[in-house]
Amino acid sequence: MNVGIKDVARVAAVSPATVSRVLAGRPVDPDMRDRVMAAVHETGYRPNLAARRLRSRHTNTIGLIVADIRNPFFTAVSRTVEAIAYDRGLRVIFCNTDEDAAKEAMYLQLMQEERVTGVILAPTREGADRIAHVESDFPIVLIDRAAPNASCDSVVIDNAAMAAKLVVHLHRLGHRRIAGLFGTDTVTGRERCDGYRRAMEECGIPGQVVPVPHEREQAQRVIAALLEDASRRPSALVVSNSVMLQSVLRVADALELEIPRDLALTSFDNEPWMEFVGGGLSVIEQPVEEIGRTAVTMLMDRLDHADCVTRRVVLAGRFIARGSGGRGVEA
Amino acid sequence: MNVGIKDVARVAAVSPATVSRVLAGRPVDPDMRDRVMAAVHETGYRPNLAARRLRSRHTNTIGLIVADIRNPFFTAVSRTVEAIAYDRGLRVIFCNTDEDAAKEAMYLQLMQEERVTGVILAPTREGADRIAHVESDFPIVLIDRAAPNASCDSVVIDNAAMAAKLVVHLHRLGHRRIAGLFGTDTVTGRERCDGYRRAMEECGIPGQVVPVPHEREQAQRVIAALLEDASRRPSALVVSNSVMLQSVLRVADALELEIPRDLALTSFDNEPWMEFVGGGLSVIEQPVEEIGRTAVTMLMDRLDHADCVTRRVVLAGRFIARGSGGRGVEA
DNA sequence: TTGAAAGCGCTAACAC
DNA sequence: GTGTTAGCGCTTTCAA
Repeated sequence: MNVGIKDVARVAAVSPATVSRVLAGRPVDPDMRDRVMAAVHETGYRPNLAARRLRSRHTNTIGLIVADIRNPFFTAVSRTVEAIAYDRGLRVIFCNTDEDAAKEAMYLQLMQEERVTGVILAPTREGADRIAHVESDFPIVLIDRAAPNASCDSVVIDNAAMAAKLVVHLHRLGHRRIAGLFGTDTVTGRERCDGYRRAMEECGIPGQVVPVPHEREQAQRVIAALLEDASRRPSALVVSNSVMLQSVLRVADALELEIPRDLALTSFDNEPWMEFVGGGLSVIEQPVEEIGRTAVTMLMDRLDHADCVTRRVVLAGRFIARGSGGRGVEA
Repeated sequence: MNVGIKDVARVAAVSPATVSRVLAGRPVDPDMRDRVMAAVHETGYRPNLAARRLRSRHTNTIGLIVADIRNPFFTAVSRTVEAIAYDRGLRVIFCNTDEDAAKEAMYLQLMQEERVTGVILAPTREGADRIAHVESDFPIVLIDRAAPNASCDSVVIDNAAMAAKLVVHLHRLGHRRIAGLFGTDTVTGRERCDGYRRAMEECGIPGQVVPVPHEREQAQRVIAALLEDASRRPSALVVSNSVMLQSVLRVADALELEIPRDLALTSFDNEPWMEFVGGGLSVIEQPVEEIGRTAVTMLMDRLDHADCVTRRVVLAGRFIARGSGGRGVEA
């Protein structure tokens, strides 16, 4: 069978406890330590993490649950979280809910069963609403999506203000028919929508909110309905993320609309390719690395200070103007 | 402390073994089963997976290790693998090596310590070379990148043939100065490079291979060096993946090159935005879902038939012609 | 410091 | 079918 700590102990002529101490880096007589290390190499011993976790009662593992692995925003945040976590000797259990609240609930339960130390979660809308009532054995840090009254720590960007920036930008360029496309199922979508609405009001022009479903084909149908009638077509769009933006582009292409002549596009997220469609798109870049870093830090803090008050960190997005509206960056 | 199986047993007035049997779905007297389920809900019992795995000696867990989480190809494959695995009641441990062979080795060791059932791996070049000599306790299925003589099962696409398709396409459009950009550190890059070379030879034109490093800034420097001198600039490029393509676009933009007039672009991978830059790019679309599905299936097969011969599944990519070269799809 | 012994929570083996 | 018992591999008392 597999080689265990007892086998190592026998080879090194020490007790299992001593082997355990060596492996944990606790103070042990140098000679013994050397003998143990030699025995470890000789036997090819690999610790059994299941046994270690069961006995020691801490897993050194955090859960990371995101809503859409295909959204580059989430993969960028995930990459940062993973890198930092491993630097700190933490394992990460990474899960993708595909905006499905049932899957999210299942994963949250899995985290309980894995006895994770904590969870970083980008919830679905339903999940974000429910999280207030959920009692879990581990702290949760919400990222990207968190109602202002959330009962968990959270790190978000100022979605409303950022959406307003896009509206103002388009308004300055002379656009008066500006539609806003936001996800039906996300807190983020709701917040961006609010910001869009207020900004439109302040500009004194009527808003047109279009709720867009997550599933791509459905999304494209909704967008096609918005754009196909030339007489009622908006002249510009505020789009809630890069995935949705690609659906818009596909529909616009099918309708043979030219960007930005027939339709000006602005979006959240900043992917490299956005520089190269329609002469460059103006966007809100999110500080993905800082979001990931902050989330891990907040989680660790929470583990140290379980009863500290709930914190909400709001980071600023970065407005990047491109294309005919002029290039430039504005904080 | 936490509620365990014994607590449930006491509440239900049965033995711990019976609770275990109910939870595992084994035959139990209906009355008892009901009592147990009631007790489970009453106590809020959640199984401890560490304990279960330790005792039962199977983890029902597979590892999925990819080389670049920011590459949409890998996220698409990962999404499929994860969805299928969960349907089959398997957990997935998802890891990102960032093309770092050391990180890859560390993760492979982690998989040992987690006692996973099997691993699906998109290796770095170094890792792919080394994998032949590695003895692991679990089967490994290589995806995307696998030397033809790999000692593991693998599922790949016919990279050489696909690269050749792109070359032939460009040649037909009249291009004679076609450079090939391929990753320095990947098996895939090497294979695509070979296909490119052979196709260039067959077309009777000299090839120009440009090895591109994974790190983005370095990549852009290499690409800038290739493109900045107008007199020596190729008229068309074969690019190895969508991440690299974005670096190309950025450099081309900085040099104020117009696509495809100053530079024609073709690439592997098919992301929606590729329809909208340079009037539409001709690309090789990879069957991402089928790759993921096949990988899981092969892994399960291997678990059932440990001593079966090594299998290599080669899937076909799909050539998609767009832009001035004419639209269309060809298998 | 080190070793002996107990036991983390669960399932498998065995007897009933 | 059900309960009793042992023990998965490890860490952590506790005593020496």
